[in-house]
Amino acid sequence: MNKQEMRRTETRNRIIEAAALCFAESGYDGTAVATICETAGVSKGAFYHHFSSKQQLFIVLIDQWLEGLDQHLVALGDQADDPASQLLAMTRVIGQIIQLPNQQMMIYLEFLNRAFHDPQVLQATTRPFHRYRQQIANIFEIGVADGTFRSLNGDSAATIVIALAIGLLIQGFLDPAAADWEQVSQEGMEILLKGMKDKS
Amino acid sequence: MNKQEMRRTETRNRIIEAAALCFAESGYDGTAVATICETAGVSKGAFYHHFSSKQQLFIVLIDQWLEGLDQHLVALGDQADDPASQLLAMTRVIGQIIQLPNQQMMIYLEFLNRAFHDPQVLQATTRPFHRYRQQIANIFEIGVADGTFRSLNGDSAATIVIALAIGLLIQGFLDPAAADWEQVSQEGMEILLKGMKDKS
DNA sequence: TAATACAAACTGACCAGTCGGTATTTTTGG
DNA sequence: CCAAAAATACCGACTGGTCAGTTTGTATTA
Repeated sequence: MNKQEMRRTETRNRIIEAAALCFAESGYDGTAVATICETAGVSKGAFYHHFSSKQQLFIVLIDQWLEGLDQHLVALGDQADDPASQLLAMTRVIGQIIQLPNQQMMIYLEFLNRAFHDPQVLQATTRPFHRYRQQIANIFEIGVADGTFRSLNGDSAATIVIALAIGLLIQGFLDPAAADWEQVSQEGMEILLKGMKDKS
Repeated sequence: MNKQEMRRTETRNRIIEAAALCFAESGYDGTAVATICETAGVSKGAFYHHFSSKQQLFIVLIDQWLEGLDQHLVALGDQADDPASQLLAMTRVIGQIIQLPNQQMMIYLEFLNRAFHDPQVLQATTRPFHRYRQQIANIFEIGVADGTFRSLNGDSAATIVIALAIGLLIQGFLDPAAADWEQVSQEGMEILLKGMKDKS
């Protein structure tokens, strides 16, 4: 990596980091490209040298964020091996995320909202989303096979678990003080698992 | 109601309806006041005669929407009286809402997103939200008292049920064709109820 | 010398909200 | 009952400002 490439990647990263900050704080529409540039300590020329548009930068951000989440989940999956523990471990992460005044999560909500109005963002957001669901569905299918869970459709079960997670995230952001979110998410997951176990 | 009042309310309603349409289609930021006026067949002067700002109109819309939901839920609560049936009835509504290509729901997602960036909208959105949660919490407490459910905290249980609903709504909008949402939401609620019943 | 990385002034489009004016309805006082 | 005054409902051109993206120029590196 020569001098030029080093400078290049450094500037690029500075812009990306600044953008993450700004979008998390003010949302996509509320953030001006000029503001991102100021935050990054860079000119507009630099911005459009590295990214073709505001939207493209946003999508780069989505990809990056989702890749990070991906690695996090894979790491979690490797730690425990019985299905129920895996799911509970994932849930613990959700609870922690809500608790922290985490700018990371704010960004994801921004992704979601943009997705509803912008087909390209929708694609970028949903593609990996399906992968996660598939992953969770697999955990359930293993659980059904080994008798941990009663017979149920893996996809449906995964969808329901994810729904719980998303719903808790959103409520947690609407009102961070309304509950002990780590505990509520743990409790919710336990209830779900109990409801999925064999026989009543 | 004299002539003037009639004209007044008619124009006002035309603006509100047009706004609901525009916001649902293009989002808050994506909708120009001028566009709302054109859609309503009304001038900008009329708009600012009836509403002090774009934001205020938005909040009026929220209030109206939430009042409608309120009545809907109350009506449901009156139909059945055992706790489990009440909750299942509510869930059925969620499933139906996702199914319809419903512009109404799009608006609610817009409310949510704005709430994250605008304190006034946050207030308008969360106040009635707490009421619903309280209502659902009551259902749970009745269920705990009469032995339908095992001992659990009504607030937590309500939060978890709402989380499921919100999460399903969002997934449903991200990908309407990914599942039979009415069935999945029904299934999810049944699993939750099963997990909350007395003993396993 | 050529290409790359960046600076910053600039452009054109858009947009929330204002303002001076008009049309219609209601009120008032003779 | 009716004219004049007052109030209300509405019109649409206009303003001040913002912002995404462009362009022209410069410094550094290959």
